[in-house]
Amino acid sequence: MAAIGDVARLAGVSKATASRALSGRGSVAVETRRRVEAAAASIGFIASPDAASLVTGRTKNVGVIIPFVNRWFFGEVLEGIERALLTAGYDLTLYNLADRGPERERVFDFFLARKRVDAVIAVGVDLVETELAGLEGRGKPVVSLGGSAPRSPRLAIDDAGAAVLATEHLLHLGHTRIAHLAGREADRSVESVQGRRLRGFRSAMADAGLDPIAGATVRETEMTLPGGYAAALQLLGHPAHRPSALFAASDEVALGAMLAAERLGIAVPGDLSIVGIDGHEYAEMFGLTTVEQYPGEQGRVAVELVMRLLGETGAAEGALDSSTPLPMRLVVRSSTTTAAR
Amino acid sequence: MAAIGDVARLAGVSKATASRALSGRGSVAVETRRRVEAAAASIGFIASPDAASLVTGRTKNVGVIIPFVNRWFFGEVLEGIERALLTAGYDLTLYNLADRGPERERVFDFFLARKRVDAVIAVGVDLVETELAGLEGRGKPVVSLGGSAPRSPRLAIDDAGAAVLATEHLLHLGHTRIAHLAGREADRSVESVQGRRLRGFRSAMADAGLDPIAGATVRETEMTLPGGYAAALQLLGHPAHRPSALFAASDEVALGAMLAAERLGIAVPGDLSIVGIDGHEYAEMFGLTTVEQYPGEQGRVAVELVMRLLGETGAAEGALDSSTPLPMRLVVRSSTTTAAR
DNA sequence: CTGAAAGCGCTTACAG
DNA sequence: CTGAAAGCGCTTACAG
Repeated sequence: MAAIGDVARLAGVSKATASRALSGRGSVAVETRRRVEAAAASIGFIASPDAASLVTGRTKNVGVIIPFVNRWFFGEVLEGIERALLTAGYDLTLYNLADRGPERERVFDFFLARKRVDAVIAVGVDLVETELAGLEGRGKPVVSLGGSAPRSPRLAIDDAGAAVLATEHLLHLGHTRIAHLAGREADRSVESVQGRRLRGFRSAMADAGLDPIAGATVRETEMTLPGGYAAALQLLGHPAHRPSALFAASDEVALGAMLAAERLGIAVPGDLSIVGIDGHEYAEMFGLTTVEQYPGEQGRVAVELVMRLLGETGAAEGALDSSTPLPMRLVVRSSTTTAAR
Repeated sequence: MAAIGDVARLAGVSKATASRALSGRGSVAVETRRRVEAAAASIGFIASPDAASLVTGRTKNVGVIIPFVNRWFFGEVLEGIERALLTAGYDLTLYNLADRGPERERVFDFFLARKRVDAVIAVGVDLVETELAGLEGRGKPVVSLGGSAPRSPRLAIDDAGAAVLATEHLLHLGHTRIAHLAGREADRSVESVQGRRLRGFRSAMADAGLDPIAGATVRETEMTLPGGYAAALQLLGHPAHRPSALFAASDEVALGAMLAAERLGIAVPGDLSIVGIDGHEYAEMFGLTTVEQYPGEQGRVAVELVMRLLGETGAAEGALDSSTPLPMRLVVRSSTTTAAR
């Protein structure tokens, strides 16, 4: 295995100089640098990251905690993070962690708290104080995307605002009987994504002078297509109380609801308007009106923020402000129309 | 930062003994071990993996190369791998790599070839000789799942067999005009998953005495739901040549085809039977007949194989044979029925 | 600009 | 069973 000593010998310099020449830190004569680089290339030298980490304390590795890989939003975020990290010369260590539990504890105590990652990006998970403390105690920056973590920068769209936007779209179309398919625990966990969206829905309804309890039905469901399908089947099954419009907490839920409507012979948008949130890759195909967000780009932004927290040179010094909500946009398609008179 | 020297001092032994007591390698008096463990626990000592790697050459880290994260099969495999690796005490470094190109080269040369991973699991990618050589040259085992790599163990279902199974299901139902929605390049890359499935389709048709050219249409498409939708729209659009049954190379393609049929007013299964491959999480909801496979479990098996190649004790010594195809199973639902007379 | 030396935090022969 | 010492492969003050 080629070591830096070999490079040094070949170039006729000391290991110290070879190291400086290769890393770019410290000053080296132009001619010397050239010789060292040539020597390194000739034997295919690649510095051992372990040895380097041992002395610098930096691993060039970022841990990503994510509850799902196979849901559209999360998959896109993960791909975005991966791409950006690779570009920055960092590795990505994946921790696919959902619920609290012994496994999650083990990851925090054993994997994350060791010196193997320089920073952590937590996607869609709510970190608790003790989890964060272990990381911070070792000087590892934590960036939260979509989830929450005390004291850490939080990157997210304005979820309540997105819900308001979606709901107002329906209101402007003249709908008054509007139902909301919310995520699980939306009512209980106020700070969660699903909680924020529920809150936005309620406030938009209230602002329109519509009673959010009597006039609107809220039903919680797994935020997946089958979840939306099942929930919508229940919700729409009873013709008497059927809403004229449906705001789904995510596009996957909305798509499931579209399929349920179809199964029940309810025309979309003729008999029922449906709007979601996400900008899912299937949304266009299904003609789903939605509030788009850009998870791949969000992943990239999270990496950019991490690089800045790590003091990486080359990290944009721009106005990346984690308190500014991420971009979103209402895209109107054929799943929503005016309320029947 | 607690170091092993602190543990040793606290326990009143040498660093060597502390190391032996903690790692379980070499013999240590029971009483000594207890003291060392207590000391370690009391200051929350966790050995630096960098320092350990530097001397042992082992990183306890496995690299996973995967072309997509957001397609059902790949996402499931990734989750399965992650879970198994975590259980084995290994980290997972993710490389989301699709096409050949400068980025892929960089990953192989720069990331993978360094000493940061002990082994590589390649999911659904075809590794070429030079890529493999770099890894093997450094003694890193490579396990291939779904894709291919010269000389490496290959884990996969019998893709041609799965296609035969699906096609014969349609044949037994009396269908003769059967079309196949194949993956891209299926005709060209014979060893690829889509190539094998196309081959299986053709051989089943030939065995049934059906001309695979005249009687059956093969159309290549992106293996996604929108891909299947668009391809099926084209295929089914022309009433004159409409097949009575469709074998889709994946469930996502099959689901797209179901939606296209519906859009065209073609009843499934009344006017058109559809069968896929995968066992996608939406298959049940859509009543899709499919040849199920079990990607999460496949990921676990890949990890098991890697552990064995790494000589991990505790790795099952069972009859894990990479030449035996992985399990699959035809699941008949409501998307297929007998051919109209 | 360059080199000799120390040191990052472990593990592993080698003695005893 | 235990300890002293060497060494894994780098980087970084410290001198010059």
